[in-house]
Amino acid sequence: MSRTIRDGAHIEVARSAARLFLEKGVAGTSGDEIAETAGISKRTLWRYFRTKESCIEPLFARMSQNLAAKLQKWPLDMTVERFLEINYDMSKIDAQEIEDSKLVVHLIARLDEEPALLEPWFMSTRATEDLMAGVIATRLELSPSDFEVRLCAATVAAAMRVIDETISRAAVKYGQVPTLAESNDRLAQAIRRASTLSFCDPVTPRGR
Amino acid sequence: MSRTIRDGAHIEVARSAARLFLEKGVAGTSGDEIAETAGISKRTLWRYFRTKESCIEPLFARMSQNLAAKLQKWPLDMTVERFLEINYDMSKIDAQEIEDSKLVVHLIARLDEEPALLEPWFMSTRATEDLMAGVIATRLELSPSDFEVRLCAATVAAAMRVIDETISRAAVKYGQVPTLAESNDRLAQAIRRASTLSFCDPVTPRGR
DNA sequence: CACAATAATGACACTAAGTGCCATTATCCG
DNA sequence: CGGATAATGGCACTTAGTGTCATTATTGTG
Repeated sequence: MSRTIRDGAHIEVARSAARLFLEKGVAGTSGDEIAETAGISKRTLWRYFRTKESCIEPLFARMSQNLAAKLQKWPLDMTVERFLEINYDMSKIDAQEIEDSKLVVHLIARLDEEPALLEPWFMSTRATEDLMAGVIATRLELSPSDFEVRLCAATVAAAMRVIDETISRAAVKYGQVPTLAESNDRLAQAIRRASTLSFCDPVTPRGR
Repeated sequence: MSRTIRDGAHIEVARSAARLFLEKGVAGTSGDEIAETAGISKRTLWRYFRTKESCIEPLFARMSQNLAAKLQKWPLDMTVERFLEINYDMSKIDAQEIEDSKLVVHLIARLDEEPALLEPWFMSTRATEDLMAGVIATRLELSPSDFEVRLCAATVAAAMRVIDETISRAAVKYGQVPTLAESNDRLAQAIRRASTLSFCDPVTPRGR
């Protein structure tokens, strides 16, 4: 593993860190421990990550990237509701991904008791915001740095965050695991209501 | 200064920290330096704040608190636009507060080059979110922990954050300082468009 | 005013997070 | 194979942050 194949190594470490954080708390987990559990040296750990907390970021990032991969295929002539419906059904095939999702859900559910997890979570929301800016810009033929686009991306990302937090907490703390259809509904509805620009409905390329 | 009068001490330290961060960068500023500049011992500094970065939080908190103080006086039968209009005009009298605002604006404008400032800034947004949840809950006679209220608070807080970032950056980096009326307009408009519940218009107490 | 109770601070030693530096090892490409 | 380069590990070192205890300031009460 070297040259450029380091990408896989990072998320491995993130899984170790997440399990340790969930089991013993962030404060109760040392950097040395994370390194040891992940099978790398201390020095390499600190080359991979700037802080102990940021070790779990690749897990959040993976969720963002999954979302991004899907959203890039969102046809211009389709509503959010329909898009989420047909997309979330078929895609979850990878066992590893399910395992990662579980870790993420548990991490999010602990945000209250573990304020140290807030920073990586907010960083992830920020990434989602950038991502949504790209999607919105594409659909409406605007620039991703346009003020209106940024505003809309921020409100939508915030709504998605609240949905994630609500569902994760309900699942972990009260055992209320929603069906895929229910989650999709909630997410789509929240996104639609949160948007300050109408990118959720079919858009017609204005050019040519 | 003791017993419970510590509140003033914290923001004094925050001002010192902010100036140092702006002058030499976060990485270039040590905890010892902050303590020395603020005239307190290292040990007391770490009792006041958990991390170096969080030293500036009281400055952000002060802005939130100002806003809170105003919003609590928002009459039920008034629109946001009108409320912001009559409120932001008269209130800015304190010289210290103006000085603090300047520091905050400069800090926000540096978010791109100083990612270490993101955490306290996000924490502040989180505080604003809680604050708005309270305001919205009051106006609509709902619980601040109600899902719909949380969602709306999150989108509104996100919009306010984008406005703050946009205005601060424009002011510091491009010298575009808007008038109070312009800022108010932008803020009110963003809040209104971001809200998923209609708390911006006059609400009628439903009881009795 | 004096005195007890308690909160705030400082001094100092200590743990752990994170970096700099250099030697070693793995990988890629010709 | 062999040289260039990227990744890693080991170790010393800096600095962020904590635990402990003695000292000082503050408040309330008789």
